[in-house]
Amino acid sequence: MMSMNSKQPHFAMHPSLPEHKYTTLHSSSEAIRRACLQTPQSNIFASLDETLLARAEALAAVDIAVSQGKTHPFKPDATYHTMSTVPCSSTSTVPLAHHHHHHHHHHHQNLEPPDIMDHISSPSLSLMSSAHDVAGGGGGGGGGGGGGGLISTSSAHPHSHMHGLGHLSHQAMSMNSPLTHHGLLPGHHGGGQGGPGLTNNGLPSINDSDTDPRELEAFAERFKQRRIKLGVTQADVGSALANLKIPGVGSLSQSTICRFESLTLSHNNMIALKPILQAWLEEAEGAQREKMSKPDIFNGGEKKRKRTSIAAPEKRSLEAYFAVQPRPSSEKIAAIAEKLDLKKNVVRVWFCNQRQKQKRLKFSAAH
DNA sequence: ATGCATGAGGG
DNA sequence: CCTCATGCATA
Repeated sequence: MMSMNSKQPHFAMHPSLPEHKYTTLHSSSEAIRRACLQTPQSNIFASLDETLLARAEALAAVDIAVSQGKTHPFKPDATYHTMSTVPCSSTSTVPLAHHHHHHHHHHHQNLEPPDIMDHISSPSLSLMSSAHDVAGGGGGGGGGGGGGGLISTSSAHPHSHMHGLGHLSHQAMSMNSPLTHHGLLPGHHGGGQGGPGLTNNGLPSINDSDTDPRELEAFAERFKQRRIKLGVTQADVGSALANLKIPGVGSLSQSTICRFESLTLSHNNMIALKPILQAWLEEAEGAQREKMSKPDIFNGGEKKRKRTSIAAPEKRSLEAYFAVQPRPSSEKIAAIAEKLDLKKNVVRVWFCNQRQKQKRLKFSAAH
């Protein structure tokens, strides 16, 4: 519905800042947030996007040359997308029946001023702060390592996602739900939270303490520690979640567990997953005390999806473009794609993923 | 631990 | 198309 975010000082010429959601708190962190952001804008003269594209690439090239003196003869486009054309089994018509009143409140998506890129000239590129993605939070190499190595995955289906809780989170997402208001509550929290956040009714009570970034962080760390203590890998946890038989909750991947532990998920996602993982933890510890029950891990694996790999030079250019325009229009995406000799979809997805990443980093930076 | 990808839900 | 939550494949 309506967002309560009133903060967020944006500059006049800012294209579009998808500010919403976490309006939780902090008014003092604005400065920090701003500082962590790249600084697009500035000059608004110049000419065409061609200029921008060229400059961004030139800059990237120079950057590479200076740092490594390494230049590429041709395009190292190491993409082997074998799946895009042949999605294999199309039987995956996931007949999902989502039931969630999802109320989005976001405003603009394709706010594409005639040409923002076009108006930007060299200077703006100079101050391009190229965001480095050093998300790698999880120091938990230990547990993670194990998990990553042997993925005793239980999800077998090729294409059909078994979005267990997939959309439960969607609900909690969109921000201001009457129940899920910001954390930073008085009372108790932090290191030792008491209950699993369950009321006497057994209903997950999403209260203040559950949304507190610091509480989440603390929980994530405790979770990892205890998980390792149990000798369970991230992948194991993921598949074990299905055994909890929690309505709407199925299994999760090693990736997600890893991201939870390393806090590399969106705030709302963390909040949604916490109660579930907490429930698993308690059950697992209880079960270990007595007997190790039945490990059900069967699998039937097929489907080999190939991952496109964007080479460093191209990635640098993309970052350069992103710095000036995080949300390029379809046309610009096409132009960029052609310039870099990448598929348009690859470029589009890259920007989407980049936005998600930026958002996370921005949030964590503010807390 | 992470990069690129899919898909639901919403416009 | 976008945003988000997630996942497969990989470095």
